[in-house]
Amino acid sequence: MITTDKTLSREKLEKAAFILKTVAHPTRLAIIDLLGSQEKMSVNELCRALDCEQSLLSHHLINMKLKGLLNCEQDGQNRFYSLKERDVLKLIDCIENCDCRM
Amino acid sequence: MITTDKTLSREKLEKAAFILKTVAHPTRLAIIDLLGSQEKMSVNELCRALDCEQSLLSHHLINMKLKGLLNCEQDGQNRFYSLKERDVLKLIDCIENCDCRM
DNA sequence: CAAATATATGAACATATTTTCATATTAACA
DNA sequence: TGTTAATATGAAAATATGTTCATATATTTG
Repeated sequence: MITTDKTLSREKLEKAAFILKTVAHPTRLAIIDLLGSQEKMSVNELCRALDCEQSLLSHHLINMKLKGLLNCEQDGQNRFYSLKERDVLKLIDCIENCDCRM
Repeated sequence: MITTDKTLSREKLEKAAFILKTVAHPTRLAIIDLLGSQEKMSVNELCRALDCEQSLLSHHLINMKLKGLLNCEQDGQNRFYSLKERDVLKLIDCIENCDCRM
């Protein structure tokens, strides 16, 4: 589809919203934040760090992986999740510096 | 609250998620995108540009205003909405350039 | 192999968000 | 003042998301 002006196509907007939606959750943001400074972490490590119930965390992780945000690599009984694109970290900076009120 | 490491506080994460959630919708993203290149637009103009039902758009706009994303200024029977913080535009760039799949 | 540990799965439930529709409000103008 | 145009409001309905819980699967280790 060809956009005739400088405005984004509906398709792009939908894709962007889709990704943003995946990121827009405190726990998921925390996961991204942690993996920004830790390279890779097992579910258990994340569990402790985030004080989040195992199954719930698992749901989040799988969801994020599905949406292309995370990578997962198995090592024995552990699974290590990592950021697939460190670019998402910029989103956090972006928000941090943008002072919309609450 | 003092964060002892380089990780974001739960509070900050919650605030960030809150803002991201507001942005994470195709129509709302489109509004931001439009207002990025147009300074201010009336509800009607937005309606046409987005091909969005008046009342639905109104709900979105008021929501975005409430969350501190938009400004609104009245002129006669029109209300002109504008970005309160052009910084949110960076979010869109951010996403545009981050190629998570899907 | 049995037990323990790590993680995933799926269904049920709870909650939140989005959309629609009918109607209210406000301003302009004949 | 009555009518029209622009926008807002609120409740109901539709849909999506998040959470919990019980259980499954897979891996390691004794």
